[in-house]
Amino acid sequence: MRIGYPCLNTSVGCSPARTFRLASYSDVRLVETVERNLACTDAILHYNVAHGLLAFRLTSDLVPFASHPVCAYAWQERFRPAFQALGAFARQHRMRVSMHPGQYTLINSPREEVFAASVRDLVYHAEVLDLMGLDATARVQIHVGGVYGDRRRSLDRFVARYRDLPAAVRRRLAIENDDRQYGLADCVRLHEDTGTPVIFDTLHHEANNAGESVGDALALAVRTWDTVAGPPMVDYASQAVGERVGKHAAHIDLADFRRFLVASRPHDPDLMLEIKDKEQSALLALQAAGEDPRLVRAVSD
DNA sequence: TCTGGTCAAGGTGGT
DNA sequence: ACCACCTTGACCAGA
Repeated sequence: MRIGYPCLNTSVGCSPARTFRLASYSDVRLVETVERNLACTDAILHYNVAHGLLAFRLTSDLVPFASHPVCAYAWQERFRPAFQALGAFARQHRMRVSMHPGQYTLINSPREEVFAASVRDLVYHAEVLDLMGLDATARVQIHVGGVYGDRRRSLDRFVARYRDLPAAVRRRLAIENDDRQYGLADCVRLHEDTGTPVIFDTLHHEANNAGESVGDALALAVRTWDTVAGPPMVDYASQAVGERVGKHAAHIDLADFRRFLVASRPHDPDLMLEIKDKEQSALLALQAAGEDPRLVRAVSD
């Protein structure tokens, strides 16, 4: 078990997700921004190792507009050494690295142009992890997508589209249950048709489930992972008290987290804490996990 | 230097 | 047909 958090860190004093407006795109602006983003990512990875946080989701904004037609710059070549160094550091410290394209990346859209843009975006995400020299345990997670008025056909379209994805993307894809349309059971069914592993999101499952307990749901998701894809991944979040169902809590609810740790036995997933205050809650979670024998320990230099 | 309106992108659901 | 919302940090024009 590793514990980590997504994308941003509130302590290091920099953002790895600096961007700019499409209207102000230039190659110079791109290079400046990526340089700063990668330097900040380096600072965050060092922070994580120093604090025993060994799971981290890289922000999709590392290379702004990387998959947009406006970007013709060979950022892969320009930043290859920097990506390689980041990846070497992550490997050295046994970090679990992942990425998560946003809500506009939809491989099951019936619209060809949406699918094409989604493929470009997925290729970008896979390229980042490839440049870092990470194996197939570094995953790119997406949701199943839209319903388009016909769940059955949209699930079938997901499978057909999956088969059209470049191998470099298929190798890293993972699907996550969402809070409205496609729950864990749908994801597991898609796993059977595609082989892509399923990331279990605890908060989405609370909002959208087929009656499975957390333990049962986790057992189903765990079976979709193998030694190539790596240990199962779980997105853990707690419900914001008194808010709309599905809204993330601003701080970790330690009592709820401890219940999850118990319910998750005997499985041994890597946990991504999707909580507003980022590494602060992840550190509390690590502390709460205490002497749990499942924890992966940091390797010193 | 501060701030609030705005930002690449798609889909859903209410009107 | 149209529009607010999702979810969010960061940009940036204007004060």
